[in-house]
Amino acid sequence: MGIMNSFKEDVRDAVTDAMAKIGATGTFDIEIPSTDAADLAVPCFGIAKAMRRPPADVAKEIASAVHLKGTMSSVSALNGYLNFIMSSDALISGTMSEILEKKDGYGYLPSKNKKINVEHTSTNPTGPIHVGRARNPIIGDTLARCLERCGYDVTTEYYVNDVGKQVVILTWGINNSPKDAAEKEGREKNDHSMVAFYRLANKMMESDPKVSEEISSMLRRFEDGDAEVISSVRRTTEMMLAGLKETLDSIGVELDVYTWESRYIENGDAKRVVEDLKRSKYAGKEDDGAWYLDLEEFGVHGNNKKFTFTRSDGTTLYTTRDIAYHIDKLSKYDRVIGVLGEDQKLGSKQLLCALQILSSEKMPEPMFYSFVSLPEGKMSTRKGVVVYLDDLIDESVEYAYKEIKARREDLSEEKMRYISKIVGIGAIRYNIVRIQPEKQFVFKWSEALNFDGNSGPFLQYSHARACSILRKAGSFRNVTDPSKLTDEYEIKLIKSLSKFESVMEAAGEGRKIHIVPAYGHEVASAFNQFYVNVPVLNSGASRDARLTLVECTKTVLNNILDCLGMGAPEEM
RNA sequence: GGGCGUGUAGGGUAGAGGAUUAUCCUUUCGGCCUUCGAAGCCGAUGACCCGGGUUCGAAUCCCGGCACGCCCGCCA
Repeated sequence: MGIMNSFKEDVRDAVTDAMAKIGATGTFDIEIPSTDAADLAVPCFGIAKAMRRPPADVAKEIASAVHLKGTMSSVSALNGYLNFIMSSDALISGTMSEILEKKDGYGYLPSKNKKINVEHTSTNPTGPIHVGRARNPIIGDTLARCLERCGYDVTTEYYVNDVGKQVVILTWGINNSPKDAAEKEGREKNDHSMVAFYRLANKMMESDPKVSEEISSMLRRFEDGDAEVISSVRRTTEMMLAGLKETLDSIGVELDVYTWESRYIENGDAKRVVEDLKRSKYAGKEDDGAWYLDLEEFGVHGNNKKFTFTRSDGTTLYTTRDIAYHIDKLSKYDRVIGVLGEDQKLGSKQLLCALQILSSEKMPEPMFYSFVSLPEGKMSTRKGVVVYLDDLIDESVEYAYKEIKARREDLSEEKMRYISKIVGIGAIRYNIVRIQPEKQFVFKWSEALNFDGNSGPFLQYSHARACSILRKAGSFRNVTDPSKLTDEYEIKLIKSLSKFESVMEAAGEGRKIHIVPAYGHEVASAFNQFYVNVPVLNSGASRDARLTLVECTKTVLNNILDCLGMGAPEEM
């Protein structure tokens, strides 16, 4: 257990004992206060209410009854709060020895022996990933990394929509348009070169009824299980996916499992879902044969309450297959999380209702994000109002290269290219996770390429500075003696380092991953302040202890960057 | 029309009942490279959408507005 958790437990025990001693009733929370007056605080307002006495008096009385123990150094009552200060021995020695001992593993919670599935990205394989949806892989991957540190056995998954009109149109376009008919996109990658055929096919379908009929017939053959059409569609989807994977790979996102939607048609799961749903009391049938669920009782009203799950000809719909997909996932994992665009909210609600009707004992946990838009409005590939993720990556890496080249003449070209990739991609990932997923996000180049202040490169820079000191120091003894680390900047830094575990827990369990970059900024900022105010290499008797603190900071920054899927270069 | 979400300094953002002072970044203005990397540090200016209510106490909860985003297909 982390030192902060030990401290928290000591506080909980001490307050519980003190309350028993004075006959106080009620419950209390322990919080990290916003002021510097304490390391942990217990607001006494709830207790005061239960006892019908003024909070300030209650706090004073409890404070005087508290028996200090273990990690605690002092307690005081102020404005109705109990303020606990951690003993410097526990804080300094405890935190630093834990970091030195666990290294990369610092901040990992014990294994929960639970399997959790995080589905993310799952974009339609009909074109390149654009910035509008770029939050999905970055949020999903970061959440997965946080959950791993929370002790879960995490599997990430991409649900490939290889069924339906979109992929059939794409396939028709690839197979039927002359190779040079489509306008060049300027990029050789599959997803970019193929999207031109997708656009072309869409255009031809609109203007030429013959094309439209051909595509419709292809779609019918696909749904009838025509092996040739199915394998043709599968081929195009796979080619497209290869391009998407390349993009994901370049931002450090790798998924464990790719599940194909067509699988649930082939194995009959979707049909079974239809049969089960038909038997439910919520099921109804239209005159022409289409089936639906009436979700009025589930709090879904108006036009939305009718949830259609078969076509009039009895074939399944995307949503039907989605139910089968989720039943399958829920059978394999203890928890199932899906990172979804906000346009999926209603669909997700309907999915949950359907699962409830089928008496599923577990439920998927959706996590929604708002789309990224451009200053000129919503992104649209068709209108050309779009920024592709691949282009953003190139720009950001190129910008990082210029920045490095401007300040480091000593590095080789190869090394500069290597570092600029890490820095450029780090800037993108950081810039996206730093904002609460449900907030609207307007993409601006000036913010995406901001390498100062609250940015990814800021953390990487601090890490590189720490590495630089350690490089110059050579070998030294690890010292965690509190009497050697008494400067206010040292204490502030150590306090920040000690919070890592609780931040991981809040980020993973509470699914609030945006607190991770904020925490990283706090640590980096505390380190930079320490750096300019406290000499390390020429500090005589404090040298070893300070170097040890630098080493601990480097480890924590490295772990935070890892959680964010960002690289931690030793120099930049 | 209905549903869900979001409104915090010039721009962005944290806080989701409590501590005479609402976090952090950016912009603007001013300072710091003659010791470990200035992608840094220090200082100044500047904000809780509007109106009611609940509470000892509201940026936070409730009601009513307003603005923005997304959805309301036998599409995926």
